[in-house]
This record gives sequence, C-alpha cells and structure tokens, in this order.
Amino acid sequence: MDNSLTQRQLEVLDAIRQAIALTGAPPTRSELARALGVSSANAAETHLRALAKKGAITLLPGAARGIQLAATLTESAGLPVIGRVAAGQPVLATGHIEDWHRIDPSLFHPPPDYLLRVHGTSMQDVGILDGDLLAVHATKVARNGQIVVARIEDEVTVKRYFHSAHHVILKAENPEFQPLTIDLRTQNFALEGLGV
Amino acid sequence: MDNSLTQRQLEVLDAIRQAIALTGAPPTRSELARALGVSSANAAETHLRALAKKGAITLLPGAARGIQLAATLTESAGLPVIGRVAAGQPVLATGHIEDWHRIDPSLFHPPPDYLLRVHGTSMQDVGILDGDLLAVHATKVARNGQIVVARIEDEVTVKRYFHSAHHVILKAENPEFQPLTIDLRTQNFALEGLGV
DNA sequence: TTTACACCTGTTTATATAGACAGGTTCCGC
DNA sequence: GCGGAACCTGTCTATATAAACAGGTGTAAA
Repeated sequence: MDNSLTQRQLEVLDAIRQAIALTGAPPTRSELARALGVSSANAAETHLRALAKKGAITLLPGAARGIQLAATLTESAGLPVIGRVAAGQPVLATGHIEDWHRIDPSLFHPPPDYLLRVHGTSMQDVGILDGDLLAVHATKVARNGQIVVARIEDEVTVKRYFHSAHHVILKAENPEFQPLTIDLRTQNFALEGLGV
Repeated sequence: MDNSLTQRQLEVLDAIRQAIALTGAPPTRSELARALGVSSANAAETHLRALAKKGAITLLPGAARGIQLAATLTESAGLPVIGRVAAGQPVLATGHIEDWHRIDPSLFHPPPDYLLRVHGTSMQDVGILDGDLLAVHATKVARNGQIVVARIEDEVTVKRYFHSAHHVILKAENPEFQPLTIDLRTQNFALEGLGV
C-alpha cells in the first residue's frame, strides 16, 4: 500500500495532534472541519477515511472522537512513577504509583518500564541525586558494572552491580558509602531492573 | 476549598488516565462506569462532578468525552521536533516540524519550547552529538557561558555563548572547531533560544 | 435522631456525533 | 476530451452520549 500522504493530509494529521494537545481528546468531525477551515464536516470525514486507509490513523466505528493516531506517532503513552516500595511487595503494585509522566521511551535504551524515585545520596557521583527519578527497565539479569534496582530481603536499593559465583557486590557511587556484599546462599536477593 | 480526594475518587482518576493511555481519548460516562465496575453511568457522572468540584478535572459541558485532567497532571502535551531550518525562516515555521515527542517539561529548567535536531559534532564534548535532540527554551537573552541556539545571517547553530560590547564569541565544545567571533555592527546576529 | 456525604441503581430526554448519500470544482495524466 | 483523484458543500438519519431526575444504602459527624 502506498502510505505517502498528500500535503493536505499532513495538515489534517497536524490538526488532529493539535486538538489532542489542546483539549486532551481527539476532535469530532465538525471540530476538525473548523480547524481545517472548511465548512462541511463531511470533508473532515473523507480525510479521516483516507488517512485510515493509508494507516496513519485508526478509526473506531461508532465511537465519538474515535480517532487514534498510528502507533509510531503516539506510543509515548506514559510511565508510572514509583515512590517508596513497601516491604515484601512487588515494585509495580498499583499502590506505589505516585504519578504518571509522559516520557518518550525511545530516548532510552533499553526502553524503560517505570520511573523510580530514588531516596538517599548513595549514587550522587553518577548524577542520581536524592529525589531524582530513575528510568528503570524491568529485568532479572544484569552485567557487571551496570546500575541496577535490586531487592535485598525486603528492601529496594539502587547500586552498581558486580557478581561472582556465590556473591553479589553492590557499590555505591559516593565515597561515604561502603560496598555491600551479599551471600546468595544465605540472603534473599533479587534483581528488579536496570537503570537506563 | 478542600482538594483532598477520597480513595474511590483516586481510583476514578486512575481509570480516566488508563482510558486515555489505552484509547487516546478520555472515556464516556458509560465506559468509565464499566471500568469502575459499576452498572450505572450516573455513578460515573457523579464522580466526575465531585472531581470537577475539587479541581482535579475539568468538564466541558455538552462535549462528548469532555473530560480534561487538571493541568498539573497532563500538561506534558508534547513538543515539536525541529529539523534543519531553512535560510531566512523562523525556527518554529510549521514546515520544519519533523515529529512530535512527548516530554515532561518539568524535567528541564527553564521549560523547553521545542526540540532541535543538532547536526555536526561541534558540541560533542558536552554530550551533544550529531543527530541528537536538544531541548530549547526560546528566548532572546542569554548569559555568558550558556549554550545557545543562535542565528548568524541565515544560519542556525548551537554553540557556547560569550558577549562583550560589540562582539559575540561562539565557542564550540570540540577542539577541532575554532571559536567564532561576530561583530554585531557588521553581521546579522540573533539569539533563538537556550539549550536546557 | 438528624444531617450531611459518598456512593450506588435505575429511567428519561435533548443533543452531539458518526456515518451515509448526492453532487460540485479543480487539477492531472492518458 | 476523458477518467480519476483530491477536495469541497450540502442534507439526512440512527445512535452515542451528556445531563437531569427519582430514589436507595451505608457511614460519620452534630
């Protein structure tokens, strides 16, 4: 299928984006027509069908304002901000969600799954200060030297990660903090994610 | 006014956010009721009125899906990405907009107005590489040492800014580039914005 | 007890809106 | 000149939806 859009169709797409940015919701046919400077809502309807046919948008039949921008343009839905994590609970339990931030995941690699509010100054030498938000990619594996979100017993911390056969060493990025050594045979340790 | 929300009202807010993240549009009363697990759309309506009264949302009367989250929760509308700027045209001319990215403006200070795609390696020593996006706060004033987006004659560049009585010096952050000296009396110079 | 409030189930009505049809203009390639 | 594509003006109708009304339950404070 030929996905190239005409000049006018690009203007239509832009008008839809502007409407979403302005009101928080996609426009109706008449709103869109007004934004485009035409007097008939049907002109907008025709444009929408053309755009849907080319895959630039998706139309939800029978729903008011049922216009969705194609995935590549809109996927930056938003990430939850996690505050303090209570002991013994999974990080992503809904109760911990403090807020939502719209971040473009493509700015990071690998893509983050949530934002963790960091408490304490143990990582300040790599620019992670008390109260900062750290973008975290949820994973159970990490390589030596990476910055990880780890759970020791019931506590969640952010540190630089090193492992050997039966031990894990977590180093802070602040000379005031001692490296932490965990014996995997006696202590409960789990990786929650990777700082990105 | 007392703006504290009840537990149930927080759930309602969250359901609205989820609906927006999922479909791109705020929910209707019935959709919201279904999401909340209640059978009457009027229950949703009552919640919306209560939330609107407390300032958490704004209701647009007579508009389908006319629910807007309060400014503090939603203002991250999105910023245009500016590509190459053609000679003699303002930076924000619509023709230059390559894309849109949803960035939370509160991550930067001062708040950025647009994202500029940087070409060339002249600022690589401060982490601005070829093809990177630079968040720009549109302004006409800058202090010595700040990173600015400047226009010399008809060309737009990113450099570190120093000025004296009649001259402006633009320094690159790469030893391979020479500082640029502009005589304000003979050359056309304008500040476009500040890198943030 | 009374009052207020948060929360719910229903029903009804006016209107906002999607979606379809008929027809017109301009431009471009054949 | 012909056909088609992109674009527009109108009008009509079924339905999705906002918005209001009547009434119920439980809880907490006065």
